[in-house]
Amino acid sequence: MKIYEELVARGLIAQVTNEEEIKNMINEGKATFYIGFDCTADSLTAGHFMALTLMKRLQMAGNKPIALIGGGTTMIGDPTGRTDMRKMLTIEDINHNAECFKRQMERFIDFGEGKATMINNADWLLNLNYVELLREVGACFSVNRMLSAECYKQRMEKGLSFLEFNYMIMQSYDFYHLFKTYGCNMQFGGDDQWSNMLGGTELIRRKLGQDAHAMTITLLTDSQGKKMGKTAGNAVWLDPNKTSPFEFYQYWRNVGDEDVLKCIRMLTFLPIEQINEMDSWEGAQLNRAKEILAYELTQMVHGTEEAEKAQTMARSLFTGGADNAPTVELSADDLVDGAIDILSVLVKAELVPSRSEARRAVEQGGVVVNDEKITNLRHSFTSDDLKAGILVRRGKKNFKKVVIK
RNA sequence: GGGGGAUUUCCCGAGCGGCCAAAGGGGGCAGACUGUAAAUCUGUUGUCACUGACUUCGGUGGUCCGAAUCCACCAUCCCCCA
Repeated sequence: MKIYEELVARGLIAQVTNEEEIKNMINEGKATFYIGFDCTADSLTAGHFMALTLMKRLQMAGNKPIALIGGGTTMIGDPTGRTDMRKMLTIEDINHNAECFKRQMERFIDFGEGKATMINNADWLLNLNYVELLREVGACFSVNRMLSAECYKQRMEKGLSFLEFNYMIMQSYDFYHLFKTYGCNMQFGGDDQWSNMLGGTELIRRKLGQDAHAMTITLLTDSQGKKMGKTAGNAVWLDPNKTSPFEFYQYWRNVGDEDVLKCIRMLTFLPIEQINEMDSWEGAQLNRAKEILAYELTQMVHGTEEAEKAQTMARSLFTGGADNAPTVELSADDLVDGAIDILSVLVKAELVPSRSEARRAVEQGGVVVNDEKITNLRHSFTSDDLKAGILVRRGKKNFKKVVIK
């Protein structure tokens, strides 16, 4: 199976400008393509991860990827899919974020000579001259056309600043620039980027009279149509300091039944045939599929060792003892008269953010210590209890081992 | 430049000068049921020394015994006209 057919089989392709040409180009490893990443935070997210896997798949098929860090475009802020304006980031923040992105990508994509390039659009966007740019590319865009683009439509009601309105032009200019200087003939991106990407192909056609291509990746959404890779509004980060490998593992371990296979197909590198076999799995058997998904992804992002650790920890926790629980050390100062009450323990172990929540958790029967439910708010532990170490759980999925130094 | 409207707790959104820590919904958390899923049901959702106290309703001052609610100024956003 060739790469294009594989991408189709995995359900990764959403829209393409010219299927035949793109198919031939990437199947023969002739594409030089780019994917842009705006650095709005100091870590990549699970959302970016899919773009990275795509980059890797195409690279393995002999195509040449360009990872474009959006140091320049981030100064503008993409209004796509947003109902309000983004917070403006300072140039220092952007540079810092760009550095973080770079480090994370290098772990994943081979940037060895001739294999892939990483560049930052700040290099050319920040020095553009306003009037020159207007004359050079501004003349090629029709405001009427732009306004009818899906990505702006949503904003027409709430308001759209001129700054953000220009985002499409900046992204189009990127493609134009990369086409000219790096021979980049294709752009990939999330499906929500479609109009921005078409802006680029059109600019290239108008300015240079040549064809460039664009292809979008299906957005990873769950069965309810919500974007995946978020928990309670927070992103699932690739940075282990922001989302621990265990949390990362748990996120995928807990995806809904309907979404497991889709995730495995789109995100992992398991052979298609193997995935197709799992298609017939149902009911509790899907739990096994979730474990595979979680393990595979954790391994790719955090390495085999961390993946093993996360898996062992998860298994032991949910099937009884939990020797691998994260440990919290208390010092003698934390004790009052040689003892410490349950509420303090919960707070100290960071299982809850405040004593009020600790109280609630206990009152609602959500706190278990060493397999024993704690119902007394004043329950306390002596230093002898703590010397042996106690396993404290809040709810089903949060647990810490607490010991005293 | 002129006129009008808005700003409430994580989000949306109600809020009569005292009965407002503030309706309702969403989300979150906990419990039941399960398969570490979904759906459903129940409870909960500012903080603390928790049957009480303290701090919140864009910001700063003011009126009043008492203000999220009234007044003044400031900030930000939206709409209409030019």
